Amino acid sequence: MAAASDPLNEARLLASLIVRGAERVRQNFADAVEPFGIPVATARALLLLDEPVAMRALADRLACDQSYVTGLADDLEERGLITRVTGDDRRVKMLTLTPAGRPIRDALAKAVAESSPVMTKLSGTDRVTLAHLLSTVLAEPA
Amino acid sequence: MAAASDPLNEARLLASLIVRGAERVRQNFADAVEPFGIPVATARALLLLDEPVAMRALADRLACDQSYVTGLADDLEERGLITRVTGDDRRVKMLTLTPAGRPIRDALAKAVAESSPVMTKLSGTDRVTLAHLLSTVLAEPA
DNA sequence: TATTGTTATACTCTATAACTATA
DNA sequence: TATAGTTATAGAGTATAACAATA
Repeated sequence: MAAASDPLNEARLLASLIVRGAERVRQNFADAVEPFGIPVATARALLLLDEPVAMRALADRLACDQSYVTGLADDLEERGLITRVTGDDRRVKMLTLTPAGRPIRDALAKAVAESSPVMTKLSGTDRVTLAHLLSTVLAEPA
Repeated sequence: MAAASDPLNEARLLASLIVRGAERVRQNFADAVEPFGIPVATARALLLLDEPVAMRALADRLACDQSYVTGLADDLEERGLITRVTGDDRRVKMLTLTPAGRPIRDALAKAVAESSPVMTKLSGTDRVTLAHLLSTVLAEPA
């Protein structure tokens, strides 16, 4: 096929594969979360709360605005999965799993990981190679 | 590191790399398009018009609703890059590059491909390997 | 009746700005 | 003065629904 001989097509093909790969990862996440009855955005936050995290730090990790985290925390709290624990600095609220939230977070993490196409479709060595190649693509401009 | 020994972490790491790779691809696209002064969504449509394409078919290729294509076509037409050419089936409008649009589309395609991190960071053999691995991840459920 | 494209509207997601309370 | 979190609002991006023309 002409793809590899034509740099424009090769670049487009590979870019498309990466973007479609990400869409597949997102779809897998949504499918794995769905049985839990939790919105995807809320679930993404929940997974990051393996240990207590300040709301500001969570915003950084989610790459979103602080104000958006308020809504996510409200949702998690209403579901009884977390509580807001005031920190040593009394401005800070540490989002902390409740006894009810802990097993749900862990089960969710397991469900997402085990159904991941990356795990089901690739061998261990393939996964190492893929991680290496993607890291190279993501390497600083240099 | 513990990553490879812990399946949950390994899955998360790899999923994260794929998603970040896609973000990088999108950012590269945005950066390459920016000097052309064309919105990203419009540019994405423009690149698909190497040959005349019916609006409905373009919606399929962009994975968006038909109604959204109307706005993209309006933008491209106002910029003088395309015209709507009524097809044999007179309901159909083929979006067709104008003489002014052709060199711009081609220059855009070139700019996007040549600046792609996939091309600048990976060797030819690495690109083949990456394409193969991503295709495997994307393979039908099977 | 079904389909193409258009129009007007609604919805989802997320950010911005202004505010309160701590520091 | 600066920062954590909250609240209310606004905006970007896209879909939904109803419609006209054509098949």
